[in-house]
Amino acid sequence: MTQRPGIDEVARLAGVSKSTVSRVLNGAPHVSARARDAVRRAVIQLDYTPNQAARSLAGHRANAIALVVSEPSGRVLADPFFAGVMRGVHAELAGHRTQLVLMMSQPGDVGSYLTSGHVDGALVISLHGHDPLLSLLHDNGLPVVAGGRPLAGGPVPYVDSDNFTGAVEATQHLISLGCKRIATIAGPSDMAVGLDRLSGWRRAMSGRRTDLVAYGDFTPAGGASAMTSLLSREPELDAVFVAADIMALGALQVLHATGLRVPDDVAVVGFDDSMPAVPPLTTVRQDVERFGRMLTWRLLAEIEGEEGLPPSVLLPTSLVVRTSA
Amino acid sequence: MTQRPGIDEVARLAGVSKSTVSRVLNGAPHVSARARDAVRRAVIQLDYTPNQAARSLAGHRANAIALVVSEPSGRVLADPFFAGVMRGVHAELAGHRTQLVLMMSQPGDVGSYLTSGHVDGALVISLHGHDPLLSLLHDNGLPVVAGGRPLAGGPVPYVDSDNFTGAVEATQHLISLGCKRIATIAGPSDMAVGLDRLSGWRRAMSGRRTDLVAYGDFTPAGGASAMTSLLSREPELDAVFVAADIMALGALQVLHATGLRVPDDVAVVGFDDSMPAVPPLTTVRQDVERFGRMLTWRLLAEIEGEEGLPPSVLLPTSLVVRTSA
DNA sequence: GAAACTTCTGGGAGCGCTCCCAGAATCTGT
DNA sequence: ACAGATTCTGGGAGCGCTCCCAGAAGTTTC
Repeated sequence: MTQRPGIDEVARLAGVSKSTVSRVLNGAPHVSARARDAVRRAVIQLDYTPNQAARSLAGHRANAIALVVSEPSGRVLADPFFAGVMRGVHAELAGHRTQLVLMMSQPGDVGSYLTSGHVDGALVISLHGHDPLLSLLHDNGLPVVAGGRPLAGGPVPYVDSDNFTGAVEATQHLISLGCKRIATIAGPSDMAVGLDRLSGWRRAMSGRRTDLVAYGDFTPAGGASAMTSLLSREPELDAVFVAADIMALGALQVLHATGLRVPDDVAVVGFDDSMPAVPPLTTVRQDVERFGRMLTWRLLAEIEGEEGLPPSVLLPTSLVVRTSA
Repeated sequence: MTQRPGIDEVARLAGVSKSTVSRVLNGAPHVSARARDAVRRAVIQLDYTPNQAARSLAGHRANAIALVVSEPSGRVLADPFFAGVMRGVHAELAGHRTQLVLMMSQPGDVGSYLTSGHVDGALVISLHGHDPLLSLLHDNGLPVVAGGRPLAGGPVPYVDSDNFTGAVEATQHLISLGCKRIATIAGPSDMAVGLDRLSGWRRAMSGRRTDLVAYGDFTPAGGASAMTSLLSREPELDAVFVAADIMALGALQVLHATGLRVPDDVAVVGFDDSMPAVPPLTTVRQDVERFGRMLTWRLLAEIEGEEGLPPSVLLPTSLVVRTSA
């Protein structure tokens, strides 16, 4: 690699001091228009790119945030939800000269890395149960925002979809269709997203039979085995609310293999609007890209030390009616 | 954040010099067992984590590699293929104290960032057409490995699946089933992965009718419209080789909506083994996690300056027969 | 036992920036 | 016109490491 120009070369070419170049680069005030232009020209002429390492070292700022996927299995990576969030994060980061560092956390291993100044803040998603990671980070003063409500509660701000309301609407749709025996395939019970969608179903089902619950793990295979279990318990079920499209795919496979038609024999409603299926799923849409953007915006604001930020944000969902119910 | 200990504190506690601590930290030779143990103890006692920025600055090494997704749309992120690759990358990186920085490239904007020392190497995936990014990076001396054969050729090493052979096998399977009118939904013609799978289909179809080709863009919607187009051109087709499961999903929806049964009326073979579908897809499996690991291993080896590395690697594929064909 | 190695160790000069400080230039108000 | 406020500018001390160099300690050889 050819010798890269440093800030002093830019300064020399522009006829100003290093300090002034630094000010221009960082958009600091108190720079004359003349100096600013000269610096900008010099930067372009030399194709100068500031050295991030030096910047971080001198500026006590990492210019990077971490996206922590708090799940050893890496399951989330395969989830379209995650992909959408990531797209949103990226979109929001554009223009912020902040790098995105991706980390998958094996419990207990990323904490010290994160709290030792390598990143300016962290986005933590897919939190299970009472993972102490959030409080660890928060107690160490690292700005953190959780993607999805942390089950443990605590002072960390979070962004989440309105899972409860979405689930209520989905279930009401099944009821309004005249379905009598409505089951649900719920998400993991150690995640708020799983519990909230289940609560929504329960709420909408009040006064009805609510024992037809099976749990999945947000994978197609999990959805399939939950469906199998439900069918064995109640062969006559005529509807199922599946707490994630990705599980619905597995459920649809089982229904199809069993010879049950969707929606004629069994109506199916999913959640996420993330997967094309046969037949096309009636599902609860959430805008995952917006989710990611909101998450990032919130974290950056926190890092900047802005005041009066909302502690948490709940994003709306909407029912999309297609063929499956 | 409480004041973090520096290397000199470790040195003081261990009763040695900064230099020795540095040697221990970097596994350099010429350190007595006694000194090494003392340093290790001190590190643990102080919960010391080296400052990456200072390391990079002084060591002329970034300790990070970039994963560049060369696609403005962000489409790849939604592809399970990408998720698998990322998991592999991560697995291979474990223990290498190297960070993964994720970048989505708008043509022309990441080159200068990458070549200015912020990362030690780059993994570039989802390259379209004759994107000059690869040669730009390579010419600047940055170690690069491409995920998927670059269409433009060139000296950059790549890792790819054996798309051609996989497509041949998939098509031969359809032929052996007795299908007479075999169509294909191909991937984008500006990507090697699209062309190679199409070539495989053509090869296996030699001596038969090869005009039933429609192109998709590796999205379900693309697969759906390609399927629609094929059906309008040849309503009597009895098989289709779809160059990606994610497109097959769209195709299945169209077939289902048209009232055609799979596999009875139309047999379908996919590629990737990445998606559960109704009916379960017969498809060509590629081990994407291995793909990611190989990619990363190759890049790290390149960065270390190892000799005698294979210029490129082709990973095997295998046909998985399920219900759809 | 001295010479000739080899292994180990500490000192200290940067790496390329940011940011504090003090001084120069320019702008107010009366 | 002149003091006082305000905007601009340059100098230089670090940030926390790595790595080079020279010297101390330990080993081998004849």
